[in-house]
Amino acid sequence: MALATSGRLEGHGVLVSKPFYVTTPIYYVNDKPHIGHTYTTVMADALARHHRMLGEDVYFLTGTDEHGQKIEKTAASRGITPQQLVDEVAPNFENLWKQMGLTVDHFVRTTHASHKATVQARFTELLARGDIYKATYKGLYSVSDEAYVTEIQAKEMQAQGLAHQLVELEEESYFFRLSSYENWLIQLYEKCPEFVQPDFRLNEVKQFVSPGGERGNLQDLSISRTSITWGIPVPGDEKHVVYVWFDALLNYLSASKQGHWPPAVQLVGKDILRFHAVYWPAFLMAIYRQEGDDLKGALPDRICAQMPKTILAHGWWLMGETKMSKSLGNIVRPKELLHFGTDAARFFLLRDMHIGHDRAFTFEAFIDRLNADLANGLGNLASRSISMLQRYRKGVVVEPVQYDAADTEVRELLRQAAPQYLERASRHDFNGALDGLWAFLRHLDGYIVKAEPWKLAKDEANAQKLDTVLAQLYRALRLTALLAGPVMPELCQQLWESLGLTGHVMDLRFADLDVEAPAPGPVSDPKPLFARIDKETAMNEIEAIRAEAAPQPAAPQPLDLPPVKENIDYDTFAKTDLRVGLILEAEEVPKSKKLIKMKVDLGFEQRTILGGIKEAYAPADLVGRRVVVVANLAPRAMMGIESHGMLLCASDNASKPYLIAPPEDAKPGFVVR
RNA sequence: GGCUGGGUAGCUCAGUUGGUUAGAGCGAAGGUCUCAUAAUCCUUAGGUCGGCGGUUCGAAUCCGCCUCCAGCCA
Repeated sequence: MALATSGRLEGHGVLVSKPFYVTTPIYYVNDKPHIGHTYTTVMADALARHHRMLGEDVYFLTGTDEHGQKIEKTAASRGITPQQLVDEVAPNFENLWKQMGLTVDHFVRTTHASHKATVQARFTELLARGDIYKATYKGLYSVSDEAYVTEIQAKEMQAQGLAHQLVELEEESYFFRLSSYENWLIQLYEKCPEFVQPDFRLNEVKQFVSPGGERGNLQDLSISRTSITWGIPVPGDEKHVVYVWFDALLNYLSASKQGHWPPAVQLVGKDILRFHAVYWPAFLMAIYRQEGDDLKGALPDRICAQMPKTILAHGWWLMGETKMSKSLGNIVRPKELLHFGTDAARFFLLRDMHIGHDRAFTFEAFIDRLNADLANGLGNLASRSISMLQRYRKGVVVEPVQYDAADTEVRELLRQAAPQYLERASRHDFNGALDGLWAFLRHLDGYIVKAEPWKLAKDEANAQKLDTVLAQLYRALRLTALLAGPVMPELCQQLWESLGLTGHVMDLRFADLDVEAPAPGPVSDPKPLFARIDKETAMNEIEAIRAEAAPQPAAPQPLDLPPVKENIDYDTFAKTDLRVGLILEAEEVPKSKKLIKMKVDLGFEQRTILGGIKEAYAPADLVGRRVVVVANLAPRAMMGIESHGMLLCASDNASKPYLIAPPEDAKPGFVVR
């Protein structure tokens, strides 16, 4: 019976397979899909397929996060409603996953009525029992981040010349009593160390929840806003909308499927781990706790059972040394990634990324990997094996009757391949699983060369040895098609059919695997599995695709302007002494990401001034420029260097700073008024 | 600044509880076979295992200091 090893018998002897609920984060609907989204979702798809082949009852959820101020603003700038905007762009993601053939079971949107109903119901519940309360929140708010910032962050931003993005705000807000769940959270991490993977991420989470230092413990979490209108209204107090995390995280609950709770694996980028490993379980604890549960006492098993089994935090694909960023335009679009086929992209992403770590992406590495492992490796091995079967045995796989030392070694490797692969995959380690499987494939190429089937075929006396070699190659390819099926569904299906096998690989179960099962029929004609890529040609093609896409970012972006500050009288303004300056020297400040140190001539004196403009200007381009300087700004030290004065720049919240430039004939020292 | 994890062949990385000549893949060079996708296979590359000091019969592997990098610090 196919499901015998993975199912369990319930009540009346009905076989129920084990549920497997896997999620990706919901993607911010306004973003354009790139390699990061693709990686996460492909990983989830491979896990989903893998667990289906383990015989489990899989539910694979992904979706979009559709609320927030940015949506509101973008929609306003285009003169449409936020709902129209999200309806327009949400398919960007959904269609990509469909185009890639991902086996998503449900695509959740936070603007769905059922999601909103869940959020409101839970909000009301938690409010009633005191896990949510109303209070006043006061602090510095970063407009571009749409978040309050800490004092430390505020200082950093000021030092980087981003003070204009900060606004002092005081507003009424609903708070989630996160502080109450510290004890239970710590117990969760202790009891279930696999709750966060990889393990070094768990340490970060623990340290955050219980730093043991002077910072004190968890603080309550603001979960509503009055400054935003595009969101889920707080029931009964509709000038508030539910703020991002209480809205977004609950998608996993609102879109969950009957019988599949709790999630088995939740994939997240390392940047949002904290929200998933701290806030999310705390929300669930609040939702699932009952009267009489002691928050100071032991975490009840009943609660534990409602927690996601694993939050799997993966690293980022980097472009060269730096993080991909939309503003730098150095992102890898799906179209480029899928240029060599969906399965090639899937294989590369899962084979090359060490789960949890960052990885630099280059098209060279991408092509090298495909050529080495898919063309020269698996593709060529399949081609030569099938070709020999046809040439020497008319496609028929003869059952081996004898094994010499080399044959026995391969037979043993063949026996170990599946358990090793499955064990690694069960730890979500496709990188390791594929690495091990491909090491075996390499061994087979050596096995062929040593056995020299082309010589064996010339003498009938060696017929049995030849049969053994050919049969083992056949078995290895059949096994590979099965094991790697979840990673490369199409290629493995093609290989499966080349081996003369029928049915769909995806419909098979690992449990049914019999490595040495006889071949049901002769092999088919070998079709090239994966054509070798000519690097130079391919790089040109990629360049062309990128160039095609390049004009897109140049399309006018909506401005992200901060609100106008309150009025001041003339005398207040007149206190500011603005002068024309001439930049004489400029150099980068070591270790600083933003600062440039400049020597500026103000006519009456020369000064050292630091500016947070490294992202926008190279030092060499600054020398000789005329700038406007706040001449009477009190000196202050940054990065150990005293800066006397400030350069005026123009920008909105999203753009880089543009230096204000006086005309060429303005003399250093001229007063700006 | 605090905490954590790292710095191993050109590149990406393995290196179990310290022990004979420090490994793999890719890339590069030379050679070989011919079943195969100009593929495969074999050999080679002479890497102060970040630096200094210590423990030890013996350390990439333990300890200390230094240095550089990354991550987390709501």
